Amino acid sequence: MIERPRGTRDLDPAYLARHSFVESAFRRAAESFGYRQMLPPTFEPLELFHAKAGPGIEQEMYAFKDKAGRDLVLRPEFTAGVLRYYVNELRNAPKPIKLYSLGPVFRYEEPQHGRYREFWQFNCEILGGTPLDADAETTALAVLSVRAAGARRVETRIGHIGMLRAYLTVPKEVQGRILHALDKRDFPKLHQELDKAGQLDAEATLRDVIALRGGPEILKQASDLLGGVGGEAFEHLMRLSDRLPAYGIREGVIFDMGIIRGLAYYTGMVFQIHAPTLGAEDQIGGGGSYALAELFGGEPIFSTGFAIGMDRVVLASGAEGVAVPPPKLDAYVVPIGDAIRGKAFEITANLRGTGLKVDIDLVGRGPSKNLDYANAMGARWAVLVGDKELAKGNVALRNMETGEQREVAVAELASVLGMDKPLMGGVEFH
RNA sequence: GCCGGGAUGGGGUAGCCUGGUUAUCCUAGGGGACUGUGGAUCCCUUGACCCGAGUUCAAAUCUCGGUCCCGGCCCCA
Repeated sequence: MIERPRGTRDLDPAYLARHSFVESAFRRAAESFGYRQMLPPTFEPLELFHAKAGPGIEQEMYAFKDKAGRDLVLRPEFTAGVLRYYVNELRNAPKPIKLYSLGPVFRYEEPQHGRYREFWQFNCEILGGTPLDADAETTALAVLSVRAAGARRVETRIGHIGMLRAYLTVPKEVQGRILHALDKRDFPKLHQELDKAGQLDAEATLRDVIALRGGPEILKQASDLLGGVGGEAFEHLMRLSDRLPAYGIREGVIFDMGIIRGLAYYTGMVFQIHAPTLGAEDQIGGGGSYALAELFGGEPIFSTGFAIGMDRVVLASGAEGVAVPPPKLDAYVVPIGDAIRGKAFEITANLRGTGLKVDIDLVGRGPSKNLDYANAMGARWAVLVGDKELAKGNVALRNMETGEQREVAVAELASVLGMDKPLMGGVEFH
């Protein structure tokens, strides 16, 4: 027996029912915001992620050489590929450019709850907007997307990395190490780095600032702590806070000055979305504004984006009991007797043509075993086709839930079956 | 990379501590009685000790290594 590679899954019909629901919710959300779909290749030059990734991150990629000796990597995320595409192909496109991507990405990490080596991401980027409008649009879309997918009990934590960058007037590399230590709450390391940079007097302030978490009032507190440095950042978040209700977002958002996402290319607003129902691995997505285009040889352009882990959203939406349309048959056709099999297939074809999900006996079983099979497949109706009824232009229609059976004219079959088709499960958008 | 708990037919399980008949039970799959109403019933049948070493007269059971799964740590673009 051949086993699956570690960290991979076989996505079964039951899982995919929910996964597809989440996927279409994401697509609808992004497209309702005017985003267009873009899909970079599944593998890219290693160099692309080398340019972007921080230290240690390379260890967690699926890197390999192809037959010509090129260094390649299975995409660990979408943003780099999308930005490469922008720099190569889209520099002269009308701004802003709004792109979304959805598909599997790959990371060589230890699997645990809700985390796999192949997993699905939903990714959105706005390139070339004005900061407030683009940041608000991005944040709003992220929140509305996960809500639409059925994860409604989520918390969005918004921070701003620009204020700390402004406060730490040290070389970029040193700054990066300090921010990383802050992000990890690694205070011994923080002390050490500040000491080396001759900035020890900032230590208490930094620790106090990143502990701030709450409503818009903490923005003022943070600003005071930093002695007015980074005032634009707080002003920005304040206006963002005022803007979100216009999108229908009035709760589940807090400000958290400890959200740092210690990666070198984040420049401004940053946020994370958490689902408390998920346990230890509760982050379902995050994003922020960043400067990447110049790393790939383009002009600087204001960029904001986010990525959401679809598998976590699938879990969260399941944990909240959101109903999804079950992958069930509308009808199963049971031919009774060889003579009418052709007619039964014809009836099946007509029903399929109306958009119903219809299957028919393919092994020549008797009525009893066929009803058994229809039951196992979760068919809502059994259509029993026999010559006795056919002589009158009818078939026997059996409700598989109640067991009631009656005769229906072949000509009316499609409309009768279509009538009680259950509504698509789902959640309203706001 | 690290720590803990696991792995028995397709699914769910008993047996393991205390080694010893043909590995338990439920469910599922295939065939038949049986081509007109039986979502049955009855009969037949398929099908498992994760892999590899070791201990032993004898290993599902004990020991070691590996693989994979489930949690957690590190990490999480």
